[in-house]
Amino acid sequence: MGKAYNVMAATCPSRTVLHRIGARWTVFIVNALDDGPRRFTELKAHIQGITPKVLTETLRSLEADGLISRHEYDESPPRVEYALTPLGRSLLVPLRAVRLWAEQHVPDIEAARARRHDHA
Amino acid sequence: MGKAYNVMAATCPSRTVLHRIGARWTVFIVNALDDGPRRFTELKAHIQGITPKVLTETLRSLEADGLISRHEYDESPPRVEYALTPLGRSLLVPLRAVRLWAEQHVPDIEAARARRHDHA
DNA sequence: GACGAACGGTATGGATTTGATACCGGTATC
DNA sequence: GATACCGGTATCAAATCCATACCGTTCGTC
Repeated sequence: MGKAYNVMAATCPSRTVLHRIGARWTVFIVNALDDGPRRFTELKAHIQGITPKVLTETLRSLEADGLISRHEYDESPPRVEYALTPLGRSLLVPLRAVRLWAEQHVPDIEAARARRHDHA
Repeated sequence: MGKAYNVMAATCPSRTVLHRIGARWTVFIVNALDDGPRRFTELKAHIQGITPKVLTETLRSLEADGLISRHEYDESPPRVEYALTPLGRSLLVPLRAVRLWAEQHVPDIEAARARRHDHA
């Protein structure tokens, strides 16, 4: 059971999978669901700066790929909750690491950018 | 030394860092440099489907952020090599995990998409 | 029962990114 | 001199993203 898929190949299905993961807001949404299910408005408030349109689109995509589930409670008023599926939770592991890396290496990157400015 | 940065905050510098990492081709390029330095044309051939324009742009961005280094050898004919910096190599760890996740979970995601088609 | 607010989104239209394709100057090689 | 390779640019079309406004339903308040 070797490497059946290779993201570097243009026609490999893993390529589309990786491009989906790499979509602008996927990392944010998956991380935002780390603590449990959230409602649409909660997500919008938590992930500052995301527009409702993009949030809807990204959620639909992630749902189509089986990474999150959308549960519409038949209450009054109706309530919609988004949660990670087991598959989504498995993706959370590497994506959480990416988020942590970003949060931890801000000074390094800002230093690199500053260095660049000096040369220019 | 708690969490000084939070990617969910719109104005947090880590936000721009994460968006840079999440750019369409960053994961591919960083992973492509896993085995050592590569030349421009090698990268273009290895990462199938990337256009030279986008490759140039992404390389410049990654260089500005201190993730890769560009070394121009003063030979004849001149040769240009791109390599991961120590910082870039530290990013490679989570990004390699993301790539592997994508390659390993293709069947799961294709199954989810197929299920979606049945319902539609 | 009119008024306003919250929820879960859509609609529209413009700005930004991405992509496809062609091209270019310099250096070998034939 | 003709051709090909390297490391890119230039140009323009297409896809994506973002800002802003709006909508129908439900609820609480008066």
